Amino acid sequence: MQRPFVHPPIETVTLEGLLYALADPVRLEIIRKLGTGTCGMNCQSAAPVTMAKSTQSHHFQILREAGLIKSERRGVEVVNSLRCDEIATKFPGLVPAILKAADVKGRGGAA
Amino acid sequence: MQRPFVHPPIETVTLEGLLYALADPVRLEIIRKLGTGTCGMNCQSAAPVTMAKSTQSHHFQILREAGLIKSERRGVEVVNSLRCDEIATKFPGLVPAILKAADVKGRGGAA
DNA sequence: CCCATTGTTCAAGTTTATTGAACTATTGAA
DNA sequence: TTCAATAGTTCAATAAACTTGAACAATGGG
Repeated sequence: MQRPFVHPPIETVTLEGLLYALADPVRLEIIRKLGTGTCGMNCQSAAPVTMAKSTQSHHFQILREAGLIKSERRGVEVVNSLRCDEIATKFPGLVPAILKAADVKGRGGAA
Repeated sequence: MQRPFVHPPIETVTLEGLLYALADPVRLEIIRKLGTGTCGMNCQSAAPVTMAKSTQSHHFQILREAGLIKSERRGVEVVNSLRCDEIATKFPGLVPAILKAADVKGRGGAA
């Protein structure tokens, strides 16, 4: 909040960084929520309630630095959204494939 | 070597586990090598030469436990191969999408 | 059997993640 | 403006995971 959010330009976004950010169950779930329907979510609604605020903040920072999300201060809260279009420019089909797989996982593999 | 290799059945393979295993640059590179052409590679040829043997062994163990690779003792060496078909059964298009993105990355984004 | 080769296991040091407490920023009300 | 509440961030300390060298195990050739 005190320091402005740093969003890496898409050119500097790396696959390793994306996979690293998505490898954590908590962060994958956040991305799932951001990718499903709603375009913008604040940190509290996107992260698990049982988790410490500092940990939430840390995870959003990693997602942001990986280039996965864009964070904007909207009043007292921070609205986060997926940078799907930009990422698709560099890695076409990557995020959709992972979100699709996450959906399979979430449903236990059945239809 | 002493204990037999443990390969999880495909039903117990999770997306989180796959992403976690692929998030490491070293392991992603290993998977790239295994996925590109050659069907079987031993640990030394698939892992970076600059890396300690124990670290290589550790990375292959993680890839194996994630369900990404199959390891077979062939004489004095261990032959590793990608379990692409099985993974495709549970997560269609996942590994190809990541390998494709890894290829883009390796080439710097240009054609 | 003896030795070289290929990996594994173990213990120790280094790095990274998680958390509570304190702090910053914005909003609304008085 | 001042006070209180809300939403996140930053910091310091603890817990977990990564990396590595040394010792060990297993196979194959002489």
